[in-house]
Amino acid sequence: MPLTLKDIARMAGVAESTVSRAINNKPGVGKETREKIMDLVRKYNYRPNQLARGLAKKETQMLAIIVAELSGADYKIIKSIEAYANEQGYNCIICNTDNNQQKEEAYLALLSNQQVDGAIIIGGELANKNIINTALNKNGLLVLVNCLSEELLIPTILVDSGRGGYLATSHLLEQGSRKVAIVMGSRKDYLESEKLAGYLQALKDYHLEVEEKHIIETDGSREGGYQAFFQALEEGDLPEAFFVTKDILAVGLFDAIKMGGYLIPEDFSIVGYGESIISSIIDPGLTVVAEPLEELGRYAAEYIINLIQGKNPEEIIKVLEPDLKIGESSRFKIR
Amino acid sequence: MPLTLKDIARMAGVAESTVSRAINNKPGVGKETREKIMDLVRKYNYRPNQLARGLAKKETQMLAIIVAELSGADYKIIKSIEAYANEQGYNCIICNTDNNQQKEEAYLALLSNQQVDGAIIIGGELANKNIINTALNKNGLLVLVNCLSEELLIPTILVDSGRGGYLATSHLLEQGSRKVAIVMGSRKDYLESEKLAGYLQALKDYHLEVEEKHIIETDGSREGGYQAFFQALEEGDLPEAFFVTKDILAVGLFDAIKMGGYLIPEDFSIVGYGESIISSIIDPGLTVVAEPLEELGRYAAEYIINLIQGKNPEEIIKVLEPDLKIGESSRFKIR
DNA sequence: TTGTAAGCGTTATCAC
DNA sequence: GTGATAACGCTTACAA
Repeated sequence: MPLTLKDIARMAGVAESTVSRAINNKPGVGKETREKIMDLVRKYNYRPNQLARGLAKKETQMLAIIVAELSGADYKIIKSIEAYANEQGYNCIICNTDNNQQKEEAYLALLSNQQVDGAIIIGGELANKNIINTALNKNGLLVLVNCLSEELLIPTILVDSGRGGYLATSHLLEQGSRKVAIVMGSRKDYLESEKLAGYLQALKDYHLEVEEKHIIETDGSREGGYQAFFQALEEGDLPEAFFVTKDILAVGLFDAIKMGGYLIPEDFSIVGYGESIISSIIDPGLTVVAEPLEELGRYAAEYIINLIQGKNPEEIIKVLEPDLKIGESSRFKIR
Repeated sequence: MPLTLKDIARMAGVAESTVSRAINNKPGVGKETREKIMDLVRKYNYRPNQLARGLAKKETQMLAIIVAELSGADYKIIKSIEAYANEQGYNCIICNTDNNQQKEEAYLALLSNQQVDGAIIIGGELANKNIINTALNKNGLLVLVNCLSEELLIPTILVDSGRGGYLATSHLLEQGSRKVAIVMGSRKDYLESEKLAGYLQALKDYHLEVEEKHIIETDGSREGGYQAFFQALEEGDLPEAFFVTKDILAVGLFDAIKMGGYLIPEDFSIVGYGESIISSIIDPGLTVVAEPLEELGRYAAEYIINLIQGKNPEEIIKVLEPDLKIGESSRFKIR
C-alpha cells in the first residue's frame, strides 16, 4: 500500500492541492509549508503515481521507442534518442514489436492512451494505417525513423538508402568490376528496396545491363548470405563483386567465399552496409556504406520533443546522407 | 480528443458500467446489448485508456525489463522474457539505465506506481537499496537476473559465473597451458568478480601460484583487450593462455596478438565468454563458456508472472550452469 | 498562501 | 441484466 499524496497532506496537516503544488515546484506555497511537505516526501520516499498524474495532466515525460527488431544498428539510434531525451527530461521505454502488428498496436496504444507523450517508430514494415491513424487522431505525437508511411503525412527522418546503394555499387564499378551482384534481404522491406534501386541506378549510369540472377534476395541471415554465394556459383557467370546490404549477410558471404577457396578482394570485391562491430571484425576489413545513426537518433528525438512542446518544425521529411568507408574488401581490380 | 467509455455508453444508450463489463468480457450483459456495444467499439476503434484502467484495477498486463546496458547477451535474455510474457498475455517495455542510478530509480518508479505489474532487472551494479525497497514495499514485484542484492531477499536467477570461470580456466590448464592469464572487465561488476573467483579456484586446484600480473583488469572494451596483450608483453613472463571474460575484449586481444605476429592457438590458447555472433566470426573460432540465456530469460519471466498471479514459487534463488563450447582457439598444447 | 471541489477514464460495489 | 455511484491518485480552477 504505497503512500499517496493524500497521506502526505494529512501528515503535513495541509490540503492535497498544497502538496501537489509543493512537489511540482509551483508558486503559491509558503516557505515553511513547502519545507514541511518536502521533508515528509523525503522521509517516506514518496513518489507521485504517474498513472494518476498522467490521467490528470495528460503528460508523462515519457517517450516510447517502437522498434521492429532490436538489431545493432537500431540500437545505436536508440542510444542517441535516449541521450537527447534524457537531456530534455524525458525517459524512454523501448518497445520491441518483432515486426508483429498486434504488438505494434499494443505499444501504439501507449501513445493513444497518453501513457507516453510521444513515440518514435524505427524501421520495419509500417503498422496498419488504421492503428496509426487512431493514435494520431487522439493527438498522439509520432515520428518515423527509417521507414515511410505510404499515405499518412507523418514526420519522417531517414538515411537515403538509395544513395547508399548507389555509392556502394558505383564504388565497385569504379574499382574495375563489371559484374556486380547485390545480396539483399527482403524486397518488401522499404530500405532494402531502396538500396536495390540505388544499385540499379548505378548500373544504368554505367551503361550496364541488369542481370536478374545477380539480384540475390535472401532471408537476411548469415545462412542466407552463405547460400547466396553458392547460388551464384551454380548459376554460372560468376559476378566479380558483391554489394551486400546487411552485415550478417556479409558474414555468411565471407564464410562461403573462403569455403570455396577464393580470396577477397582478389577474386571478389565486396561492399557491405552499415558500420558495426561485425563489419570491423570481418577479415579483410569490409568497405561499407556508413550511416549517420547518431545524428538520425538525435534529430528524431529533437523533433518529437519539439512537437510535444508545441513547436512545429519546418521540414516534415528529413533525409540524411550516408557515405562510403573504404576498407580492404574492395581494392582496385585490374580487369 | 479520444473516445471514452462514456462516449460509447452514451451512443449505446446504456450505463458506463455495462460497457465496462462488455469490453472486459464479463458476465452479466445481455447478448443484444453486448453486441451493440462491441459494434460501436469496433466502428470507432475504441481502446480503453490504460492509465485509467491501471489506476482503477491496479493491474496493467505490462512488465518492465530494466537493463543496465543493452548488450548482445542481455538482448537474448530479453527476447526470451518477451516470448514467454507475450504467451501469457503480457507486454514488455525495455528500460535502459546505462548503469545510472537516477534512471534506474525512474524506471523502478514505474513499478511502485503500478504502471507495470512486475519488473525484471538484468545485470549491472544493483540499484540503491532504498529505492528497491521502496518499490518492493509498495507491493512491487521484482525479479533479478544475473545480479545479486546484497541484503534484500529478492528472487534471483543467474548463471553460475564462478563455474564459468572455473570451466574456462581448467580447460586451458588441461590443454597443457601452465601460465594462464585472465583478461576481465571491472572487478566491481559482480559477474566479473565471480569469473575471477572461478579462475582463482581452478589455479588453486591445479596447485598453481596466482600471478598478480596475470590478472588483467580492463575497461571491457575492444581497446582494453588490445592493450591487455601489450601490457602482458611488457611485463615479460608472457602467459601461454588467456581467459577473456567478454567477447569484445576477445576481439581486441585477437587484434593485438595478430598484430604482434603471434598465432592462435599455437602461441596462445584462448577461451572467451558467451556465445555470440562476434565469437563465431572471430578467426580462429573461439572456445567459449556458453550460457543458457534463453532458459534464464524464460525462467525469469515465468517467475515474475507466477508472482503476479499469486503463486509463490519454491526457490528464491535459481542458479543455471554454463558449459564449455570448444572451438579452435584452445587446441591442445605440448609443453 | 491555502483549501474546496471537480475532473481525468476506468473498474467495482451496490442496488434495482 | 443493468444502472448509479464511489473509488483509484493526482492536477487545477476557483474560492476563501
